[in-house]
Amino acid sequence: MARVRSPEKRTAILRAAIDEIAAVGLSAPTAKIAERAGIAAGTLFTYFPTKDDLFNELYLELKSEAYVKVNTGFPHKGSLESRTRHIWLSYLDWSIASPEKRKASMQLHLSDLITPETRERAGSERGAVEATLRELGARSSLRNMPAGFAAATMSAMQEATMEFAAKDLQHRDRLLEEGFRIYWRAVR
Amino acid sequence: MARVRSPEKRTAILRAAIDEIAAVGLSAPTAKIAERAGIAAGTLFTYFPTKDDLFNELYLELKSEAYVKVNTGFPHKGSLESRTRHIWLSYLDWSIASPEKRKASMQLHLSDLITPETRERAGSERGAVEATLRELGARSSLRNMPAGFAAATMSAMQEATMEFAAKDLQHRDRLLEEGFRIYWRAVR
Amino acid sequence: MARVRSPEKRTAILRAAIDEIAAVGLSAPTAKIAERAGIAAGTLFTYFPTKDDLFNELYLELKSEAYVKVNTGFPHKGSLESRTRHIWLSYLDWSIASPEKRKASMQLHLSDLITPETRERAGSERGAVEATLRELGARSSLRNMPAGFAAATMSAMQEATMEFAAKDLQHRDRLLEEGFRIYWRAVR
Amino acid sequence: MARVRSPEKRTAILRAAIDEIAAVGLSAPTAKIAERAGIAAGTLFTYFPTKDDLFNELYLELKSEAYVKVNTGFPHKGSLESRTRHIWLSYLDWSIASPEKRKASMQLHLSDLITPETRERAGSERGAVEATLRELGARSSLRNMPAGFAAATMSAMQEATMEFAAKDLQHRDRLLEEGFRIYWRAVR
DNA sequence: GATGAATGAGGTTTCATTCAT
DNA sequence: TATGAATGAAACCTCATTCAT
Repeated sequence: MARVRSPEKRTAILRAAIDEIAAVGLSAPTAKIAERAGIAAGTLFTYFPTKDDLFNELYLELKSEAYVKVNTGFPHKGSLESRTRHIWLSYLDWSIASPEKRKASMQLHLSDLITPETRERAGSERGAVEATLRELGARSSLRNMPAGFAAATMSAMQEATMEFAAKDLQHRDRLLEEGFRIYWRAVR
Repeated sequence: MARVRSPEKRTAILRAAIDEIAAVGLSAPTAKIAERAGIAAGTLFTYFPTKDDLFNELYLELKSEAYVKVNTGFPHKGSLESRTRHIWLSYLDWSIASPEKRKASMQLHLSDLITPETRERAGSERGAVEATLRELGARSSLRNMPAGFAAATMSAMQEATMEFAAKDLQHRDRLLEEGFRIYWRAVR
Repeated sequence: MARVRSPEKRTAILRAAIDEIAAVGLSAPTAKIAERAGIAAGTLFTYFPTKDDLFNELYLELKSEAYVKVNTGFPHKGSLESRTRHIWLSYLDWSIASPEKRKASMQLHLSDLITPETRERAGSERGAVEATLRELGARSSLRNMPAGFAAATMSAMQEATMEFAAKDLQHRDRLLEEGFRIYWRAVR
Repeated sequence: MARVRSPEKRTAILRAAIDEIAAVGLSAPTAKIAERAGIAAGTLFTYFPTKDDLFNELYLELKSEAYVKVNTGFPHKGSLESRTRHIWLSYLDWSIASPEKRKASMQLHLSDLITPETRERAGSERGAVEATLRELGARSSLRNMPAGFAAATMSAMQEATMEFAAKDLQHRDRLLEEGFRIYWRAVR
């Protein structure tokens, strides 16, 4: 048997890509990413055939990780409010704890390196979140808004909240709670 | 007497930069921008010493233009709600009408080509908006949130609203109004 | 006015390409070609957008030059034999005098970098040669062979003759004459 | 007892190299050759220490195979003409039947990967052909030409003939016969 | 011996910027 | 000032070869 492709190396590349993207944006050179991952420049391409592939896979991983966090401990039997609060808090927990991941994720999200297929696949893992946000959109004050508006609004408000919570970690928890209160007032 | 730098050319470059950025992102080559502006590649650099300078100036212009729109017809004597509504609607009007400008502006906003100085200068033109949003932050449900939260929240919700309004121009006006209603319920 | 694209530089690049191809084959790096031409690596691409374009243009130039030589002093009124001899000798003169050009030309000819369009365009300049070889194919012992056989045969025999003449320049003229005699006996 | 290098694998590599060279030229990657041969990339190098070695050996094999074909059924007692005809026909049979081998062989022949040693060794297997062509060169119209001219001329004329026969397999036999007639008129 | 991951030099091309005209 | 050719530093990716398994 030959040397076997190591998941550690794959992970190291993804991790390095996150950090480089957070630091210098999507123009991060593959050579720098490889260097940060502790491998040779060429090796990167045995794990990801092109830079675009790397970035698309990274996007999937980041989205997937976020959804995993949100789905963990999800109160499936809870009220609409408590389920919505869970989404709000667990996602913000994750994104405040991993600012580089968040930055990278957002940059990727906005770029058009990320293909429609990747976006679709990323969305397909939403699980419980999907159902809750759909329910939220159907009832409540958003009744007359297009599908997806609840999700977009939450995302937008989370973005705003996060900005401030990340800057003032001491009051993190209070800001998150207040943020949710405001959001809930808007949509309930 | 030496020939003088023509404001038309400067404007043409900025306009071309907007379109190129909207089309291909910040990696838009200066040569393409120059071409679209109808000038030679080298000429661009007599108007802007570097690409970064061009992009920083462009960011300022875009922000400035948006603020001008918002300040136009501003109901200085109106109620807090009517002033807030004016900001909401006038900004969304502008950004839906100029999708390329909006795209370019957002890309620049997220990039770290834009220096802190530029960001500061861009903020300094907020005029009446500033006062209104500060008032909104001080009263109302945002009382306990940090300064700037009102502005950030509005911006976030506008982003979400815009996305949907731009996709469905027929119901544009209703979506903007509903969007404001939701926002107002959150913050009033 | 800006600096103007210099035909000298273009020629220098083509010349350098010939020499590099003769020396190391079609894998000759563009950087080496540029260096030999006395220009910066990037400059090559203002004269030829891609390496393939450079090689296609080079092929055309080489073919064209050869045909020019053959057409010069062509005895339009001469007998079939004297016209055929002119083609034979003038082409061999050129190719023995420019062994690098010949080598480069042959390598390009065999590669599939050269597009069918280029090949067609290269052929279209054959002028008087075309007519003479067609006449030769129609009369004579080649009557029953496919169109183009006369040209192919001459080319093949020239190749063989050249090899020896180039190795023994002292007897160059006699070899060329003898070579023609042999060819003529075959086809007349 | 150690595993032994398998002749099958060696043959498979050579076969794969032929096909790849015919398809994409001498720049054919060793990895592709290995893949086509059904072995791992690294294994190729236990059979041939370098790519150049592989190509040199391949050249020898191809030349050797051609000579074997020509030597098979060789009319040692026949007239000079019938022996020459045998060489002409049997070589053309082989090369028309194996166009990939022919292509590969020609590409290798022209490249300077093939060392003078290899070329010499390839020539040394000519056996009966050698003698016949030498005799042909000594007598006949080629008397005054350098040694090797008969062989070179035949080779050149075969190349030309082959081109046409390969394109028109229906008239293959007639073309080969006619081709020989023309060649014979030249040299007899 | 066989495997295929790892290596890193080297290839083509792009592009911000300079500078001769 | 305007032009666009010239520059050369990267950028991404390929590939012959090595070597751990």
